[in-house]
Amino acid sequence: MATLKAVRGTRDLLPPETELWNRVEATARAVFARYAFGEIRTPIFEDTQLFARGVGEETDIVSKEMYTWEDRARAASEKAQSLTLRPENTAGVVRAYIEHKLDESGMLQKLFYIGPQFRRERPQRGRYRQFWQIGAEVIGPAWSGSERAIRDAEVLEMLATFLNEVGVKGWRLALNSVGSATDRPRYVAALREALAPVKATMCENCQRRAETNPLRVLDCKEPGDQATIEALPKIADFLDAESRDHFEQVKAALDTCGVPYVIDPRLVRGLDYYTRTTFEFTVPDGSGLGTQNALLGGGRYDGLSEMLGGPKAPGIGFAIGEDRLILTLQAQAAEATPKKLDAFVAPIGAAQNPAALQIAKELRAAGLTIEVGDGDFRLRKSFEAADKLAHRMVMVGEDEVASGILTVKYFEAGEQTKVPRSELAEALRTVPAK
RNA sequence: GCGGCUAUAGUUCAGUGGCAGAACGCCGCUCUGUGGCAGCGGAUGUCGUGGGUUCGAAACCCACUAGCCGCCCCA
Repeated sequence: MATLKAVRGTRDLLPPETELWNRVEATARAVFARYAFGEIRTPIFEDTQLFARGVGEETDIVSKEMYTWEDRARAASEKAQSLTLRPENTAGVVRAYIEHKLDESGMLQKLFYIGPQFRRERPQRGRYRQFWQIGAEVIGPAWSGSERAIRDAEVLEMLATFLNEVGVKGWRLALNSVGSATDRPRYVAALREALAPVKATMCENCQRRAETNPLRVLDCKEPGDQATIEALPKIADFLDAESRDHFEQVKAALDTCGVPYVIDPRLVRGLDYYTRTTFEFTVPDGSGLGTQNALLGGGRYDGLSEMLGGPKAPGIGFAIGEDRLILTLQAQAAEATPKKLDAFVAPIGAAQNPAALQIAKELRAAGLTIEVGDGDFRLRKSFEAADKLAHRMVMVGEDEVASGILTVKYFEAGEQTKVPRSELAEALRTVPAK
């Protein structure tokens, strides 16, 4: 019989790698908490309409990458419904915001999430069909200050702090403003017009993009097209006074807080709901991501709530590609030394197994990480296993059990001492000098 | 979704048509109250899956599956 395997684009995360995942998530929780964010958990699947309206019917995500199925009615009282595994989490958070009338609190909502997302793309390193995002949203009624530039700057400063604390080296923040909901179409129209006479000279991709999605032309990496692209209209010239002012305030706050950034007038993002500030954090080549070098992205979505039938609720958010962050940390880590246990408890003779288990229980209760051997093992085998797993080994033989004085071997120091059982936990906490 | 490269032991890989290999790791013994070293021995396996060519296929051909690289797009 054919063996079953994890389906394409999905994967198992195993120890010791999961330890890194936990560290990343713990760091995110700790940092976000300092900025007064609370956790939200939304469903893994939602009504398909949520993504069609929120993310945008015309985006690649919605038009060809979603896992959608018809959840048929199973009773007369039940209606058939099109459901979709979430391809991103912002739409779900905004849906929950509307559904639970969080705007009526009058307070700014600061929500973060950690969870899997699903897109049916061709898998590649750093790109999976089930992938994890760590994200956050700041959203609220206008009077809560949700559309103020200080919120944008706070989010960006928090991300810089998070990346530094989690240990990402060499990150780069690219920043742009795509303007208000009316600025953007005006710019796209101007772009189309400017492209019409020159597109014939451009690469095949650009000729197609000039028709389907002119903003994407700005992303082109074809060397021969760069001069043409430089000459195209700039989004900055199409911002209304408020958007321009908003962007200036964001930049000023970042300057004051010492968060480095690069203005990238060509940074356009694929989700339809973005307005004003958009950003992306990337890592340098050689960080383990290849061309998938965008670690996280985000932006402001001042009209999203209304698009979903909710009240006016401006907001800004981001999503970190956790899989990519992990790959980056692994590639950048000089050498990941596997973490060792505090001690290995080695019974000598199977008769000592119960006593060894009891000692392990006491030590674990004292907060130590402990593995227990088996008295059937020859002592040599216990030593080998212990040295591989732990810093120290506690020998539990007949003599030790009788006297209550245990023999402890410290592998790094190569020393061996006798320790009364009552002082054992304390002795294992201290690392002897080499 | 498109183009390309790849798939052999737990891992990294060698093997260009004639007995399935190396290193590391693993297991055993020397050695049942003192490890790391050493010596000796052992197992590594559907050569990704299915078909084809051939006296003979891990190798050549086709299809499929999966991973990777690039594109598209995005985190």
